[in-house]
Order: sequence, then structure tokens, then C-alpha cells
Amino acid sequence: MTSTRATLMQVAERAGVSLASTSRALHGTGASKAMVERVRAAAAELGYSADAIGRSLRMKKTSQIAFAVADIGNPVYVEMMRGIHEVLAPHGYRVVVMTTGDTATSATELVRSLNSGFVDGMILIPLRTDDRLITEIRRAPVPVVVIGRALSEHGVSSVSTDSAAGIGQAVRHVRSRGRRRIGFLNGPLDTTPGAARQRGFDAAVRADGFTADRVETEVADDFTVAAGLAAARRLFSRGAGRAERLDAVVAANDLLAIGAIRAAREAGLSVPDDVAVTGMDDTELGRVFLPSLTSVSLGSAERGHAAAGLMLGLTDDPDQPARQVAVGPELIARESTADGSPR
Amino acid sequence: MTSTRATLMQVAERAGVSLASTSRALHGTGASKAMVERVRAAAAELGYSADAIGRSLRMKKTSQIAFAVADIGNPVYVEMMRGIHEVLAPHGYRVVVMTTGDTATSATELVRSLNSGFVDGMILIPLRTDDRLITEIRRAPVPVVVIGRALSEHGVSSVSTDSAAGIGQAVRHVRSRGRRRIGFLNGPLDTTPGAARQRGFDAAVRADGFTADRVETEVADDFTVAAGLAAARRLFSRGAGRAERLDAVVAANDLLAIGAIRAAREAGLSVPDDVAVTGMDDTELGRVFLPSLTSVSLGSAERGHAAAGLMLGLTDDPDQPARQVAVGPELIARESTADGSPR
DNA sequence: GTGAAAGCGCTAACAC
DNA sequence: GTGTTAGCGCTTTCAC
Repeated sequence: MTSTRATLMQVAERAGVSLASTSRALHGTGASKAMVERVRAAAAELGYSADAIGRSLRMKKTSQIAFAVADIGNPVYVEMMRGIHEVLAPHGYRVVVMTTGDTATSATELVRSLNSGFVDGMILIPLRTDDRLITEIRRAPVPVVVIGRALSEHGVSSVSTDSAAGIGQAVRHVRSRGRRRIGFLNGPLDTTPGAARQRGFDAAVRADGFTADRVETEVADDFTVAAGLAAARRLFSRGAGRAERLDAVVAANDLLAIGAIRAAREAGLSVPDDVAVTGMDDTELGRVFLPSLTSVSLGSAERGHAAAGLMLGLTDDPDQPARQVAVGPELIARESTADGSPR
Repeated sequence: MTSTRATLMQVAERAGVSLASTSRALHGTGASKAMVERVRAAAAELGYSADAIGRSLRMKKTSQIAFAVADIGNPVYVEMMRGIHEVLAPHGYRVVVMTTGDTATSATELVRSLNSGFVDGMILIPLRTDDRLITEIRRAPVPVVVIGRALSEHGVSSVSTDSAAGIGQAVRHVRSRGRRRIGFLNGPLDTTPGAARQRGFDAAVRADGFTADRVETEVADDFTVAAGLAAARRLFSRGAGRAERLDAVVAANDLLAIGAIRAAREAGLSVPDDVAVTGMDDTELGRVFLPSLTSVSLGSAERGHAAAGLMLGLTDDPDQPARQVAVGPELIARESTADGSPR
């Protein structure tokens, strides 16, 4: 707070050598041993540390990568960030967090803000992906890697996961547990995940030969526990008059699944005995819940790793063709779908 | 990716005016209306956007604040970050995430890295606070605000919370629910929170006139569910031979509390009927858990807000005296300590 | 009100 | 191997 930072110039003067030699000595490229020693000593005495901004301006490299999401509070994003950070930090990159949520900032605006050149790249998780966003990404001055939809056909590097197939895994899993009437608890359909998961559910029940009267779908306002609770209440009350009740709920993410478990509990139903529940994302929350939640892992940390890997490739060569990585979904069976004879 | 960014110089040439006028026109300070219009048009045609690095170098201001924690995966830190981000973003600050966890980086090193001048300040949550760290903070070239211990006596601005008093609230709460034999499930004692919470527990049971045979303490290896489960198993098995079993567990955070509930379940004990459980931090996890967790809120988001507020003050005037904000703990009663007659 | 020029801190040609 | 110098993009005196 009090001390002011030393500049390279001051180190040079103290060492009694030129600016260039000082810079070289500190980087260890093409300087005599004596020079290196002399400069090092001067630098140490002054507590010198190279200025990141000066260097950035000269090198045209900020050593920063932006991570842009709708809401950083979402545990899935947190895990991705952790994965991204793990890969990027050893390469000397800092991670700058940006959100679309707190202000009225859209993903497109976030991408446009790259024009101010404060980062060397951006890893973006858009809730919705439209043409305007893709156009903006393609004309961005630095590489952008998208986590979400597969976008390499549009010339955008991306990390995707087949959440539709993941929902299929969940449907088959509860089927294999002997469940016959399945409720699907989805989030908003106009979001990328919501749309994909709906497709996955529809395809899975069709493939499994479900008749329409054995399937219910309910859409929550948001991918949250509260919204899931409200929607699951509707789901359970809808089937209340029927002969056969729902004996399984496949939820589009873990938070909705927790909402469903609470709603089941309210309705006097036991999980998993009366109704099996599956989530998606394999969050810590689901893992430690009671009953622990069967969930389809979409490899959050893995996707973070992959996105960061793509980014490293792109910062090396920004003109390389767009690449795409797919991370497979994997169902992890836990207590919420444990075997037992449903009434 | 393909397009290259326009510079102020190019805008100036296109507008046919000087560099200085261009800069002024774009900032709206002391330029004629005609000039402003002319420059604006040229800038728009070129899609100009001011370079953040060039400006930073000139202004000696990066518009970035670092948020440094041990492990960004911790939900409490995530909520703080959200709070920090909410306050800082409207002021044009970006948040850079740093962790001590992923490499062998210590908090002291993180503070020392401020010498490279890539941020205008740092909000730090150290696990341990020793003299070396305080010294490093005081000689840092930019403001540092600490979330954790109250440090203004040492000339360091800080946001603290009285977690010791919070544990006291938890103890009195379970007492008021008629519980007589209390187990304290703490995390590592050589951490700032661990030490404070132990002090709080010891003081509370002493004040409440507990005799030593009515109190058990167990220390987990870490502030996690897994460590909490292991430690809680020890806690329950320790008292197994006694006449009176534990009828309450006060845990040092929500994750440990969840571990305790799992251990209770394993031991065939019902929560809250046989044993009441309290956590601390009031996390989403605890709120949605079944049974929902009684927890002492330490105002995570609020502390984030406060820290960001202090930071804004310090960036305005770095030499103002160190300030300190205390956020009071608040117990939020939920199902895990609901009334009922313990056996 | 506008322009010319200095300079923030750094690295990399380019000469010697 | 070392020194001199230009210049990354920007803002801001300083003259006019």
C-alpha cells in the first residue's frame, strides 16, 4: 500500500547497465553470467517484479482468459470453472469471471466486449445460442470456446455433451428398475439444455415403446429447486386421479430432482420405494443428499478441462480450424433409484 | 477471430483529425459537437473499441480486482464471489479469480504477486493468518481487503463475522430444544475458522453450565462432508457405551453437519428426533437438504458486498485508514432441530 | 477547440 | 554480449 513499485528502468540504473540488458538478464536469454548476476541482485534489492500491463501491451498478450456464464452461483458452472482454472493456471493464465446475469448483459454483448482486448480468449456458456451470437463469436478478435452445443460446423470450437442421450440413459435406468409410468421434469424449453433434454426424453420413451398415457411432462420455470418443487407438485397432482401413479421422475438436472423429492415427500410418497428420481449433472448436492441422488454426469469438470485445452490450442494458433470435443454422459446409480418393489 | 481491431490512430486518420481530438471526442470532454459527431462516425465505421491494456498502462488502473481463496469450489466462497461481483461490476471492475489450492501457492505468495500490477486490489480469504501474511499485505502496492479475522488493528481492512458467537447461538438453540448432551463437530483447529469456532463452543458450554461429561468434541480432517462423516462416526461410537447418548450435534459448517446426519442415519438414529444437528454458513445445500438444516448464517453474500464496498473506498483513496466491518451471525432454525421429544 | 508530443513499462529489432 | 531506439495504444499536458 505504501511502497511504490520499481520499474525496469530503475533496476537498470541501479545495476548500471542498459534497459535492454536488464530485460534480457531477467529473462535469461543471451546475457552473460556476470550480467545476469548483477541485474538479479539489483532487482532483488529493489523488490522488482515485472509490470503485467507494460508487458501485455508490448507482447500483445494479456495472459488472461474470460469465463462467461449466466450465473456464477450455479454449482455446475463452479465445477467447470474449477476444471478450467486447473488447466489454465499452470500455463500462466488468469481467469476473469464474467456473468450475463447481474446486469442486463447478454452473451452477445459479452462476446462483443472482447473488442477491448482485456483477455486472450473466452470460454462461454450461453443459455441460448442464436445466429447473432455465432456471428459475433466468429468475428471476435480472440478465440472463443463454447461449452454447450456442438458448433464446429459453424466454425466455432466447442465442447458438447449429449444430454439428450443422457436423459435416455436415465429413462432406461428407471425402466430396468421396473418403473412403468415416468414423469419428465424439465426446465425452460427455450434454453439449449431444456430443448435438448426434451428431445432426449421424447426419443427415449418412443424407442422404449411407451404409450402416451404412461408419460407425463412438466416444465419448470427455471432450473432451480424452488421451480422444480412447484412443477413437481403439478406433476404429482396431475396424475392423482389415475389408476396408476407415476413411479419414476426423470429430472433435467439435480436441482429439479431435489425439488421433485421434496414434492414426493409432501405427497406422502417415499423415494425410491414409491417413486424413483433421477437428476442430471452429478453435483455435490446430489451426491450428499439423502437419499443420494442417481444422476447423469455430464462431466462438468471434464468439460472445463476440455474447453481449456481447446483454448490453449487456439491461443497457440488462432487460425487453426474449429475443433469440437464431446464428453459422454454417464449415469451414476445411487439410492434415489434403488431396487425395491414399487407399490 | 479474423478481423483485427482498430486503433485510436486509425480512427483519427479516418476522421481526418488529430489523435488527441479523437480521444477527447470519444470521452466527450472538451470537444466541439461537430468533432464529436465526426469522430463517432469514424469509430462506428471501423468498429472501434478502446484497448483496455493501452488505457490501463496510461491510466495506471487495470479495472480489475482479484478474489483469492483456497478453493473456489467451496459454496461459501462462491456466494461471496457473487456478492463481490454484484457490487464491483456496476463500477466497471472485472473480477479475477485466484486460488491457493491448485498449485502449492500460499496466500502470502498470492499477495506478493500483486507486485506485477495486474489488478487494482485484492479481496482475500486466507485459511490461516500469520504475521508474515499481514506484513505482506501491508506492503502490497494495491489495497487488500481480508475476509475472515478482524484485522484493522494491524492496519488491514477486513470483514469479519463472529463465528464463535454463532456457535454459541447454535448451542443455546439446541439447549432450548431440550437437548442435554452436545457433540461438537469441528474442522481443523489450525485454521482461522476452526480455532474461532472451538473458542465459541468452549465458551458457550461453560456459560451454559455444562459439565464435561455432557460434551464431546471431535475434529474432522477437513471442512467436507466426507471428513465430517468420518469424524461423526467417531463421535457417535465414542458415546455408544454411555448411559446417555448425544442428543445434539453442533457442526462447524454445513458440510460437516451433512456428514453428521449421514453418520446418525447409519447409526440408526433419527434426525431430529434422536439427535438434533446444526450447521453453519446457511448454504443452499443445507436449505434444500432433507431434513432441511438448521444453520448459523454468517452472511456470505453480505460479507462479499461489504468487502467489495471497502475495496471501492480504498481504490478511491488508498491511504485512508483501515476500516473494518462486522457481519453478525444469525441462526436460522429448520427441520434438523425441530421440536420433538428426544428419546 | 484543436494539434503536437511526451510518456506509462516493457520487449525486440537493430547496430556495434 | 551489450547498448540505443522504436513502438505497443492510450491519455494528457502544453502550445496555439
